[in-house]
Amino acid sequence: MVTIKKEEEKGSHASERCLVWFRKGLRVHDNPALLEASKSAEAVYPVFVLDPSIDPTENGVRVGANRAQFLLESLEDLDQSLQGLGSHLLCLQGRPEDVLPPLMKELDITRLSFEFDTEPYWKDQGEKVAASAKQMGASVHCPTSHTLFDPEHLMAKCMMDAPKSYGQFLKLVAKCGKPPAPLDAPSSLPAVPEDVLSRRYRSVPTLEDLGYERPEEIDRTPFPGGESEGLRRLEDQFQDIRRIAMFEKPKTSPTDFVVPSTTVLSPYLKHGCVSSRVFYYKLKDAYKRNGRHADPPVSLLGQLYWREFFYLCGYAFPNFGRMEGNPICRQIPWDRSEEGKERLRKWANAQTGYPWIDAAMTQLRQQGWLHHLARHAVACFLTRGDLWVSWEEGRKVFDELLIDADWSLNNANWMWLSCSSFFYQYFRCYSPVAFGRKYDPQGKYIRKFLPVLKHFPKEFIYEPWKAPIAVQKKAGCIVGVDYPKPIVDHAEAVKANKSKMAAAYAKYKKAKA
DNA sequence: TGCAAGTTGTAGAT
DNA sequence: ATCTACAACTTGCA
Repeated sequence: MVTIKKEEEKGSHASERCLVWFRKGLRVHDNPALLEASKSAEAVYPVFVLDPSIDPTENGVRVGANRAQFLLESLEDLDQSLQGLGSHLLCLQGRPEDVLPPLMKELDITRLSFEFDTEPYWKDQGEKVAASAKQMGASVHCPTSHTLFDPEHLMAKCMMDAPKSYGQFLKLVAKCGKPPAPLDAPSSLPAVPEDVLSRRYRSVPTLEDLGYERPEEIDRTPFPGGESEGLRRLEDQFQDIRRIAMFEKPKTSPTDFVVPSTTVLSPYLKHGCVSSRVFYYKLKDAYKRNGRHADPPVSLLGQLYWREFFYLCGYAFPNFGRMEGNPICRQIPWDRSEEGKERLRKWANAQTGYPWIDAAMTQLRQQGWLHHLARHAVACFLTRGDLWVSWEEGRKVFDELLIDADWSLNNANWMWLSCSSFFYQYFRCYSPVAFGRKYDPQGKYIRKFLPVLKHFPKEFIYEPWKAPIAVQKKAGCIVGVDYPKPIVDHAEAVKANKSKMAAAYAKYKKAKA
């Protein structure tokens, strides 16, 4: 009987029954997968599949509560927007490759529409789901809309290997013209039929539903997820056209925490709450209106191109998420011993005894966000600078905690900071004392994130172990009791690690000669 | 083959 | 604030 009904429908309607599968791209604006469905289909089913581990990308870490919360808020907002257009978000739980094929059968889907993803895990997953759709006779539409350009288009313009430096990448981009113009949101969507809605609609789960404890106020990110919030933030940032146009990344400060000195659009770009193409065209417009503007690599457009560059690298180079088998990553004998693991644990838990490092790691855990230069400082410290722990381990911790954790960018930046790829001046090390002090001589940032140290005078706040015992007593914090002693002697560690880097690099020189 | 440049170092001198 | 030494990497281009 069901079969007969299907035949009747197929006979009477030429149009499609389309499942729009959301992964990143959690927005209704500039969403080609959604827009196309809205134009051609008699039925549109917007679906998100919440994997139990939220981000099961290769390292299998369960993501932190802030990151999970950001995703759930984005889904909530997406559901609201879809309802505003007359539809609903069907939020399922499980693995997409398990959950979607039966759903597509149940809904008699003729077309599957989803955003293309460049990252290996999601690319494979997309291919699996697309294959099952095709097997049941449905067509598949898989547009690129997360990055400015289609990575295949970029590769075709390369004429050889993918670029390994930013300069080369800029040359490549110069050959590509402008990215596709952003699309409007659909004006309306067909309603999800009542029977499907009653069978399949659940409101987006809460953190507690997923087995998380809701973080205390202090551990909750101040950046809420969602397209509405992302677009609001974008508009807000563009109020000051001059600042946007003249933005130079190295001139921003890692210790500004009341109002961050950068835009904090990264979590919204990562989840696709804000389209990178919308950002691109707004930047171009701001540059035009202001007359003068900064340029890549330091400008805001330059930041967007860094993202694009690293996404292309993650797409083009195999095993981009690890050291072994990664053709652009130097093989460095990091300390993988139990002692190294203990140092990693102390780093991740803000127990290194270097206040600037521990304050940054605390901000990361509490807010799920860090200024780029603070990321540099802690990454250099963990790897080639002080602790000699593999960048892969640091990457995992960032993956767990950052609300903007972005596979391609995260791997690329960790390789950069550990001098494993892209950047090779290993003798330039960030000081865990001097670098923070340069931006914040009073130590306000440390006082904010490490309140145990807040009564230390500014002379000692970056190096509390140097304070005379009387000063420690007066500050109410004894180093070694209330706050750890330094995990390593920075001067010694840096010296030893630089020669280890020299030795690791020497092998490449020999290989080349 | 040689030289300049590379998104964002530090410490110390001027 | 701007300079230089530090000890010296790689990539890209002439």
